[in-house]
Amino acid sequence: MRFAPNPNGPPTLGSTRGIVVNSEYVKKYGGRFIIRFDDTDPVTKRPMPEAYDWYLEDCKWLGAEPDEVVMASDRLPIYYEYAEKLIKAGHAYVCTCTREEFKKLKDNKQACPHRDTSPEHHLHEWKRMLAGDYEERTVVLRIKTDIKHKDPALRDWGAFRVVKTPHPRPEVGDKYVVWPLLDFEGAIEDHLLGMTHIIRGKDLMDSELRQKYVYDYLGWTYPHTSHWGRVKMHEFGKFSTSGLREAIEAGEYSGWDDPRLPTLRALRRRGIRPEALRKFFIDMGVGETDVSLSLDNLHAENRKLIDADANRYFFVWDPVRLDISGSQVTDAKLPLHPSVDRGFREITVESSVLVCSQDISDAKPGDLFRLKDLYNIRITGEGTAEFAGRDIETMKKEGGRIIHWAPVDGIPVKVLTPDGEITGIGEAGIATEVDRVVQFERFGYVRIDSANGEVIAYFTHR
RNA sequence: GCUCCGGUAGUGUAGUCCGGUCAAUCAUUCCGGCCUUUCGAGCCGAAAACUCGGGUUCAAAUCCCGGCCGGAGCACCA
Repeated sequence: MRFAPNPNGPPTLGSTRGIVVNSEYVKKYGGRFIIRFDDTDPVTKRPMPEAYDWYLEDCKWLGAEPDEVVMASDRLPIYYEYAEKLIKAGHAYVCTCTREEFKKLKDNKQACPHRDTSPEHHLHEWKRMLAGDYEERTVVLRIKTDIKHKDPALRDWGAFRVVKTPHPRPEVGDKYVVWPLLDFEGAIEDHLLGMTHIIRGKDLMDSELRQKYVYDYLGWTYPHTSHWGRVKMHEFGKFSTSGLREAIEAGEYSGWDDPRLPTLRALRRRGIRPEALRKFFIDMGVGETDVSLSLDNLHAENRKLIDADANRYFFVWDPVRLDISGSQVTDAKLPLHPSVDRGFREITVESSVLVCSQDISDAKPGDLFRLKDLYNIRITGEGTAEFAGRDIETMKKEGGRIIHWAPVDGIPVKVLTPDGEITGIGEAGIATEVDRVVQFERFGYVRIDSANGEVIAYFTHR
């Protein structure tokens, strides 16, 4: 099995399906999992040098360490060798039609003037291509199929073109001016890498039909293939790697791990576990139907994984101060988890706390509240309240609400969510949880990203 | 325009290859109830589907034909 990305950006939720499904088959049935970088386009989908490592990192994170890593851009001489073989056998030809001319002929099932000249001539032209005698967009090496094939997608397809822009990898640079197209490069590689099975998106369905011509010419057997449909997430619109890149460069996003983005780096920073992603995509299966689903499913899986390990803390957004009369200094002892024994956190409360303004905005004097794990209070006026006992049962009888709170000397917290930033005050203990996922009670799960004076948290999900 | 795929509850998914065991699986969402000093979880319950029309057959989600709907390919992108 293989996963064959073009590293022109970091892995996204879309790439994850390829990584998870292919690696899962290997885990289940044995075999080898190969990552092949299809980085054969130095211009239109120009690879990012950093992204190669990003893919490897993210694969490792997802529990999909490859048995082998291959870069197509290292292997151009191999592709040239097979091209030459095909030219000599009369299965490929150098075509100097313009794109428009060729399309017109092809659509009318007509061969172009170059198709039927001798292999010797094409071999000569091919050498000239390699030597750089041709400019970009003036020439292409085509594989002969059946120019009268009823499916226009299969008629004599392009295998190599001239690209004079250097490749972004310094090891490659301007070494080559003739680059293979995906169908050719993939065809050769899948055979050479010993691929027995291919699972990929159904946009590549016709590739199989095109590549089979090459396999037939070379006497190879095509791997078993299956294809999955398109995935659309309700939460993310249409996104392309190049589109994201532009938006990031324009400053619309803070970077490739902006919490609004569907990149793996962003999901990881938000505290999504790799196991949740694996389960999510394995449960999705490999059907050919297009699916459109909500991140809720992923979040549900993630919640099951993180809940028992996530310590609870109070975070008060849009805080307002409440001065409480009649209370004594109290050392509150609060469990770090409601059902798992994870110990306690302690907060000393003198005579004021912070609460969310929305919790008391409608409160009238006389209304009873329970400050969770502390004591009861009764509202007496704007920003003031009085102590109303410690017994929760009496409060329950009266039907008061339980709200959370924060100490007045808590630390500032900023939560980055897909919908924007939320700021407030949290208890000091949060600062000890850097790089862990915790739950802000009555708010949701967050991953504590940093705590230098101010805590920066990335919202995970509710 | 030509060509290729697909269509099972709100959303995914199993079953389709090899027709009966399907009065259709599982998960999730929504809605009730229990439990709970947050949220969630847990437990109980409820609702919810074979795209349509023909055909073959004793028997069709399953096989065949047609319609409708959706997606993809027809690049000197991957």
